[in-house]
Amino acid sequence: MSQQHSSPPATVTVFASPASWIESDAVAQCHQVAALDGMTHVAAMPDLHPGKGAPIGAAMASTVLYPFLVGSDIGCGIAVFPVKLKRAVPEKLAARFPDLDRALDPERDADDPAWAVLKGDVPAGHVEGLGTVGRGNHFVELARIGTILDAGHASRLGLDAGDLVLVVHSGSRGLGERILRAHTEVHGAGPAPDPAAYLAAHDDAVRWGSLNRRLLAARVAHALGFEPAEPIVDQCHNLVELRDGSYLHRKGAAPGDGRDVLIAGTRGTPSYLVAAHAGPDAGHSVAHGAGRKMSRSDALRRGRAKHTVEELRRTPVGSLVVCGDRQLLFEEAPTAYKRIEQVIADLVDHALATPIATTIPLVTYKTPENRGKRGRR
DNA sequence: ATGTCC
Repeated sequence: MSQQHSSPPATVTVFASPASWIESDAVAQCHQVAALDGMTHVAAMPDLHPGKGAPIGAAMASTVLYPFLVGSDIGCGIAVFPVKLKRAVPEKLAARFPDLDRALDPERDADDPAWAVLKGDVPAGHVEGLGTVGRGNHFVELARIGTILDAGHASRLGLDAGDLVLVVHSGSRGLGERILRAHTEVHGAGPAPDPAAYLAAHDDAVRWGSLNRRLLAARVAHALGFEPAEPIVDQCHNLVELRDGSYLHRKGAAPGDGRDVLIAGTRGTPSYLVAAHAGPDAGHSVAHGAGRKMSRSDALRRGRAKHTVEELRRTPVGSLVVCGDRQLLFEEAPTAYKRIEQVIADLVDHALATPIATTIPLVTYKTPENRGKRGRR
């Protein structure tokens, strides 16, 4: 690929210890991005892994806006909601999760109580797929607060050890995909010629993603019998923001400037709620999760030899995984991801974040049971 | 990641 450079290559900083496994392909992708016209800095998080064209787990600053650096799931993020339930028996609750592959239809489902979280209009008027979780690494998880690591901060968030929370990881479904495709069809991996126009569509997708997480939480709340509530945290890890006169693209990197972030572990290990305090070298960002250690195809191949479906559905922490798609179950096996403890340790060592508490999965919902990967409806 | 390529 030939490229005219009007600026020197950007700096690349990887925020990971030598003990952390970072795929060389992913670092190479960071340097490819750094060589793009206008790039000023690339900050790679400890959960860095190769993506399609651009690395996942990075904050990338540039004088020009590159839509492909955000990717198709614009607005994807993780929200945490408080849950008040008297008893939480995983087997019973797993059976009560609603079908989150089935979209909420404004007309057919007009009287669904989940709509109460909708204030105003649906962003971009995009009602397709509303209230659905999606696939890949997305999930809705009922979890218990495990270890409190910062008592003062946890208390300010209203959290005690043993409390229940709902963790929702989902994005903008077809809307973000449509926005990137509209750009790519004309400009490929080139910059947005009209950044304001892209940003207007992008901002709709970010709002849509956040609304979707609230709708998902409300659907689950009504099905499981607890009161829907405002999220304790809700951070989007695929977005671009105008900051200090340049475009800060985040792809699998959460805003880390004075905000609380849930950094997802895996479907079978704890996650970490952290107070993020990342500076400009880190692209004002922190990691968004454990990060893949294996490609999906490797995870499927190696997982089939290593795991039974039963041990992936009942995890080492005693949680249940609701996932009628066996292939997805293997692709998302905890062993396909890096150790979340190492990711968190790297953030702490680089003074990017301070852990507040862990969340321990009870029930992780991926996709309905008793349905093939090509489920109908 | 995705109403994606059957």
